[in-house]
Amino acid sequence: MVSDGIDRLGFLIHDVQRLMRKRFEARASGLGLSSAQWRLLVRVAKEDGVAQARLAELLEIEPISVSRLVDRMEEGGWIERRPDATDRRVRMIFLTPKASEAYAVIKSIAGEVYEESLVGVKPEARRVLIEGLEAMVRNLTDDETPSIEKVKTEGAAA
Amino acid sequence: MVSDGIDRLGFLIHDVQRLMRKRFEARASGLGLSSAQWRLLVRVAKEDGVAQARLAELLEIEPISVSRLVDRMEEGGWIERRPDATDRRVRMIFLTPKASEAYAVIKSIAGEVYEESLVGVKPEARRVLIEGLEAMVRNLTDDETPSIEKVKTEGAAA
DNA sequence: CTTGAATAGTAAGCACGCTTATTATATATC
DNA sequence: GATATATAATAAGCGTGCTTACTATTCAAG
Repeated sequence: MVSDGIDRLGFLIHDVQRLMRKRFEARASGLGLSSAQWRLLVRVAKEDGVAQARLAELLEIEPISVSRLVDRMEEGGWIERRPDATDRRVRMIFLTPKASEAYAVIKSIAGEVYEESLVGVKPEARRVLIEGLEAMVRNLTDDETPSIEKVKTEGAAA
Repeated sequence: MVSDGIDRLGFLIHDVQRLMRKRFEARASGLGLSSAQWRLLVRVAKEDGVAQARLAELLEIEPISVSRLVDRMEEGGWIERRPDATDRRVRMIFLTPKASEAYAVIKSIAGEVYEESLVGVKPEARRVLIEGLEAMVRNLTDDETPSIEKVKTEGAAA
């Protein structure tokens, strides 16, 4: 049996994510950026000219999701696709000046939301919280699904 | 300048949520249930015959989201909509026998995923983690609007 | 050069959240 | 009874994730 509120872990994570995203989008809506777009923008800011496939890795989402996200961001004038000189399959992604300007604003909004979400949580508890979340990411990333995976895949198709 | 990895809080929460959901759905796909459907199912299990509007409150999502979720779950044979005798606007939601049977399985899958995600996190740290997440939900739920938000960030002495 | 596998990107279509607007019913007020 | 407001549910349409399937290109073998 689990102790405390661990049986609500999924609900908690889900709620926190949804609420943070909601609040972020409310603040950033003036700029016309969603949180998914902001995440991509930050990555491109740190690695200008990155390929979409690389972005998919960095963001840990599927290439097709990057593709459609980039579509909308290109329409919004946030990024540019340029061909790669050496590999014609590749589209290099660059920030527009508009996006570079927005970057600082976006970062400060994120900082605000993070800080607001942690009001009343002491520094020591924050550290434990962050470390716990990092551990969860590691645990959930490593071994996809030990042995149960196979079992479930068989019965998946009906 | 924030300390530690707090500037990555959003990324962390986002990643944990996505990975937990992914793993859960991998396990539960044999049953044909998504995590959103499971959440609704759990609520209905605890309050059979609940109205959709009440479900929206409990799940903290919009009524329209419940409506479409219930659509798919009704098609899947998980729940039933029945009219309310006293208020013809209301659709009462009931679990089918199929859903009742799946409930125990679903709960144990959730327990597995939670436990796997917390491997290596000590009981004390788990407690702090849960409490931190609960605090975040409270902080992010309280005051919705950015304009009111200023009071908190710029000083409550207004 | 041709064939075949791997990789980059996209298209189509689904789930689940949202906002905005509409319909049906209930309730309050005149 | 008639009218106005509130509530329950839905419809339409969008953003972001997914899976599956496709095209274009690269690279490895023959």
